[in-house]
Amino acid sequence: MNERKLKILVAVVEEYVRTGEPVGSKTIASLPEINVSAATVRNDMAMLEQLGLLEQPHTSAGRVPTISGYRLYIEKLMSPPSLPIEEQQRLDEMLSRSSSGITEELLIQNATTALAELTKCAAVVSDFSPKFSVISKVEVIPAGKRVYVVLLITSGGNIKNKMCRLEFDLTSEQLAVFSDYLSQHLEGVSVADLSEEMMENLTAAMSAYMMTMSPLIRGVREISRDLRQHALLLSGESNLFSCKELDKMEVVRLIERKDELSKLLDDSFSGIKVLFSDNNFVIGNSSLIVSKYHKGQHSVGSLGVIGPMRLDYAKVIPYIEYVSQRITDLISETDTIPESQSSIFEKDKKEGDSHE
Amino acid sequence: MNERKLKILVAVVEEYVRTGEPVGSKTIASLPEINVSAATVRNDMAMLEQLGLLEQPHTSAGRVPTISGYRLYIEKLMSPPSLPIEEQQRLDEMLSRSSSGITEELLIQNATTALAELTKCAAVVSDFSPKFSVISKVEVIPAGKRVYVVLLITSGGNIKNKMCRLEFDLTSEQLAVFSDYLSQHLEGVSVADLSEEMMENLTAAMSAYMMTMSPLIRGVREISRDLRQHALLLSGESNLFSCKELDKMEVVRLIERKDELSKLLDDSFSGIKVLFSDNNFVIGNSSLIVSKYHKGQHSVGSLGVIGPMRLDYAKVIPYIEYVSQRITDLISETDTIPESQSSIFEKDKKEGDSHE
DNA sequence: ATTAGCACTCAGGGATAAAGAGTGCTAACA
DNA sequence: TGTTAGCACTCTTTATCCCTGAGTGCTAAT
Repeated sequence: MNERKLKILVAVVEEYVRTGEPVGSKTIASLPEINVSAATVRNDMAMLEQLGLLEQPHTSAGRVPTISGYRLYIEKLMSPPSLPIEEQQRLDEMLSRSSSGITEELLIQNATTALAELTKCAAVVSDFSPKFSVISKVEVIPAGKRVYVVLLITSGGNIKNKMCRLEFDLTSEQLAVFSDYLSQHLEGVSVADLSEEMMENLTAAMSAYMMTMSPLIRGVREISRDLRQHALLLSGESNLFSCKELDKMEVVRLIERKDELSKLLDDSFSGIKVLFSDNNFVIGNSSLIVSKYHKGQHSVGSLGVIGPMRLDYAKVIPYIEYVSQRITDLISETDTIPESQSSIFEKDKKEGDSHE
Repeated sequence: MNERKLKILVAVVEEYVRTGEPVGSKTIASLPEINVSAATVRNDMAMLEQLGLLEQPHTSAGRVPTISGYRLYIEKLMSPPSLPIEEQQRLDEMLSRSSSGITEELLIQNATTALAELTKCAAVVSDFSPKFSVISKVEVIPAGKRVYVVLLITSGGNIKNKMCRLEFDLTSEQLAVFSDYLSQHLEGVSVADLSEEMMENLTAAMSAYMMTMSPLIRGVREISRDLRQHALLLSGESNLFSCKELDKMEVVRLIERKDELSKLLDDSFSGIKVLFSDNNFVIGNSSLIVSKYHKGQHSVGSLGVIGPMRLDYAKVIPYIEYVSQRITDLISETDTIPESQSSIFEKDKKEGDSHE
């Protein structure tokens, strides 16, 4: 496997990514970095085809990279990914964009839209960071006759609420008992540790007031379920429709069944992972590039991009790397202890200032 | 304009809706309700074409209804819409479906998904009912060091919250003052009456603590803005992709810019309104059918369906009429005074039981 | 007023042919 | 031995032609 052949592979990949047309020997030979004739290129390409790195859509067409071709290119050949500082700043600004203070939730959301916009692909984020945060506050608030709101706040800045309608009004004593129980038993507990068992205990503890309270308990149970299941955000889906190599129907299917993505995103892995449509992925001719982000030691989510297989990886991968790194930085400063949680905001403010 | 011609127009519309193919004179003549020969039908169809009610995609094809053709059919000719009781019950059940108690918000949401599912179109609801409800509760909840949550609950069951990060912690006195002020000045106020002026007053009243409190005040201001702007729900978008007569790109554009729908939906009108792509609407070959729903005297939202122009109006319109009527009934029972707000729930429960 | 008959029009679907792009192979060359 | 020029060959793409069938409009007869 010689030097020149690899150079030709790189040229084919990049040319194909650029034009979308199968690329022929003549085109390659005319590139400045290739100093041999078309015939030689042809010989080498035939070789690369035998190795399964290139293929021809039909006999008399140029070559197109195969999945293995892309893999080799991405892993070994392409110029090492890096993101120019201006782009970094632009991204920073997009990430921290928000009307009021930034929360983790908002951060994640900004990340999806930013990735989608910059890469012109669909961006996806699977966030299970709430699982790793701690319940910092539980409140039960009367909100009208026989109406109560259960409110639960986590250290990560998630706020969940549920309105519950009761058959009878609670006495202030009942309210206090319930409220206290929740505070004592839930506050400080990690969301990951919320268990059905705790809910059973709650039910048992309140058994005396069961008649009146069951909607409230159901509310708490639902909220805790909501918290434990991770959010899956998808954005920029429409970019996929402008992609002629992707099947529209398959794209629709993907959008309808986002949840199928979860499996792929939640796999444990490290660094950047690139999936192709070969065995794993839903849409033909597409690729999924994901990276985990972390909070302290834990990997708490993955984020990435779905696009056509014919994608400018050298450009897209740095974006993903940078965003995942940046999110890791930002949310890791927030300890899981609520006390220090304003640090995201402060960090963010400082950085924001320095950019202007 | 004779009787028979209208009958032929009806037949063309219904046949075209059924098959999607331009319909010819022979097909029409063979229908049991038409007792004349194909030649006669041809003459009549030529007439109808001159009147602008039918048109031919090309010279040697059958006829297709024009927009005016559809209009006439819908307004004057089609069999008067009505919904069989089983369907009514099915809809009732879909509307009241919820894990815990039903709120107006949930009701609206159920309405969109139900309409989308039953009509196999995209369903859209523009809800500005929050504007017509009353703020029933405002709370400021400490949620960690220098972190507070502003919580606002309306009589309609909307709950909004915002997390605010402060530069300093509030003293319990400051918290009490702020909290009391909000309760006294906002609770009982109709959302429609929330004004920038009130926010200015709030700012003025808190001027002593401005340094610390400004994020909180900003939070309140944002929440009140959120409440006043209506929600636009879209559901079943994917149904539009399966529609071969609609352009996928246009559908994508619609989904990306939902807000453009607002203008169309928020126009004041009464009864059922059917818009076609002629002058008003975004997508080619599509139609938008909407109806207002009310809360007491006020019209508080519109709901409807977006589908291909080739749509079984006689089937879809009754769904929309029924849903808008039903929603009107359900939310009108809820007075704008929080005291009586559980009535939706009770009504709902009763009805739910009687169906089973 | 209705109908049967007929000539006419036009989209859709092969079939065929020419054009163009790219290959593989062979033979010549450094 | 690696590289190159030349050439025949393959195969897609595009255009063209032709045929078929569906449906029409018109005319003349009922």
